[in-house]
Amino acid sequence: MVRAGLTVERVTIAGAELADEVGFEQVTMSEVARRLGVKDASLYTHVRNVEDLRGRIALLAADEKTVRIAEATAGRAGRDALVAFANAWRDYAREHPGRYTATQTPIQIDPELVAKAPGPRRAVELTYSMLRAYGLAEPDLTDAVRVLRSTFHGFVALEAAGGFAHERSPQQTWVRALDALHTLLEHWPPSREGDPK
Amino acid sequence: MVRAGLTVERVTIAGAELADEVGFEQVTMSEVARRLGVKDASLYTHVRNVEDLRGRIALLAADEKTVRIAEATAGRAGRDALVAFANAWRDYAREHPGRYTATQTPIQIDPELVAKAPGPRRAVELTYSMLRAYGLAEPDLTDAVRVLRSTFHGFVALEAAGGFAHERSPQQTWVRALDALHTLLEHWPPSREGDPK
DNA sequence: TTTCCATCCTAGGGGCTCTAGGATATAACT
DNA sequence: AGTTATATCCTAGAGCCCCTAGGATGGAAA
Repeated sequence: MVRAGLTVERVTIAGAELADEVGFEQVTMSEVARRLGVKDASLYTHVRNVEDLRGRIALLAADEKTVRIAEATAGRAGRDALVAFANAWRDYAREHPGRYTATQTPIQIDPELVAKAPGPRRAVELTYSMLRAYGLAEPDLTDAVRVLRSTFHGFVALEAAGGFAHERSPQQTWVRALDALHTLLEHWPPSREGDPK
Repeated sequence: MVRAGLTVERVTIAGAELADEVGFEQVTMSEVARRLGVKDASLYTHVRNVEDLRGRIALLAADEKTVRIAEATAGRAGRDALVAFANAWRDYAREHPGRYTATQTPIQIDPELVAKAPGPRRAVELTYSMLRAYGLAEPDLTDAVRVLRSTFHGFVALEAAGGFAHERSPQQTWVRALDALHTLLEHWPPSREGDPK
C-alpha cells in the first residue's frame, strides 16, 4: 500500500481548492478525502474536525490575500496605492471565491493557530500605511480604514452574489467607486460633534 | 392525533427564527421539524427541500428588510433619508443575523417565487428615490446606489464577523461613515474619462 | 535487521436529507 | 348525520456526512 503522504498543509490546500470549485460551505471531509485518494477517517490524523479544516482554509486565504495586496501596493502611494490595493482585493475574491468566503466566516479558529498566521495583522498594517499619504489622523484614520474595508468587501460580496443587475457592468461601477473613495479620502469630512444640522 | 397545522408560511417562519438563533447555515430540516413538533418527512409536503426552504427564508427576510427601510425613510430626504435608510439596514441585520445572512447567499430561488415577492424590486426603487435629493444623473446614480449598498452590506457583514477590533466602537465608525457617504454624494466626482492622472 | 511510530485502514454509531407508501384528520358533499 | 376525498402527517429505509475506536502497515531510526 502506497502512502498518500498527507500533511496538514496538503489537506488544507485540497480543502481550499475544493472551496473554490464548489463553495466554502460545501467543503466536506469526505470530498477532500476522495480527492486525496484516502478514506475520510484518515484526515483526522492531520485535522481535528471540519471546523478546524475550515479555519485553516480561512487563515491560508487571509495570508494569500495579504501577500497579493502587499505585492500590488509595494512602492505606490496615494491614488495609485488605493487602486492597486482595491484591485488586488477584488481580484483575489474573484479568482478564489471559496477561499474568499472563508475569510469572512465568523468561525472559531484555534487561537494559537491565528497567532502563527501573519495575514490578519499584516493586512491591517498595509491598509494604514496605504492611507498615510492622505494625511488622516486618528480616529479618522481608523474610520477610513473601516469604510474602505466595508466597501471593498461589500462590493465583491454583492458582485459574487449576483447583486448587480446587468444594465451597467460591475467593472464600470468599480472604477467609479474607486474614484469616489479617493476623493472621499482627500476630503474626509470633519467631525460634526455638536453640529445638529 | 392532533394536526400541527403546518403551512409553507409557518415552516418558513420557523426556519427564519432558527436561522437567527443558530445561524443560517445551521438551518436544518430536522431541527425545524423538531421545533414544530413534527417528523422531518412531514415538512416535504410544504417545502421542496432544504434549498427551497432557505430560498423562502431569504425572500421573507428581503421583504421584511425592505419594509423596515420604507418605513424609516418615509417622508425624509437628503441626509435624513440617508441616515434613516442606513440605520434601518444595519438594525435589521443586527436584530436578525440569520435572516440577513440569508439575503446574501447566492442561492437558486424558484423564479416564480421571486416574481411574487415584492422585496427586491422595491428595495432598488427605495434606494433610487432616496438619492433623488442629491441630484445625480445616470450612470452616476446607479454607481452611487451600488457604492451605498456595498458599504452598508460590507459594514454589517464585517461587524457581524467580528472584523472590527475593539479599540474604537463600531457605532462611532458607523456615524462617521454616514457623514462620509453624505459628503461623498454631495460631491460625487466627475468622470475622469481621458484624464490619465 | 529489528523496532517503533506515524500514517492509513476497517468498522460502526449517530445525524441529516429525501423518497415511497400507508394511515388519518378535516372539510365537503350528499 | 354519514360518506367521501384530499391534504396532512406518519413509518420505513436508503444514502451521505461526521467522527471515534482500534487494528494493520509502511518507512525511518536503532
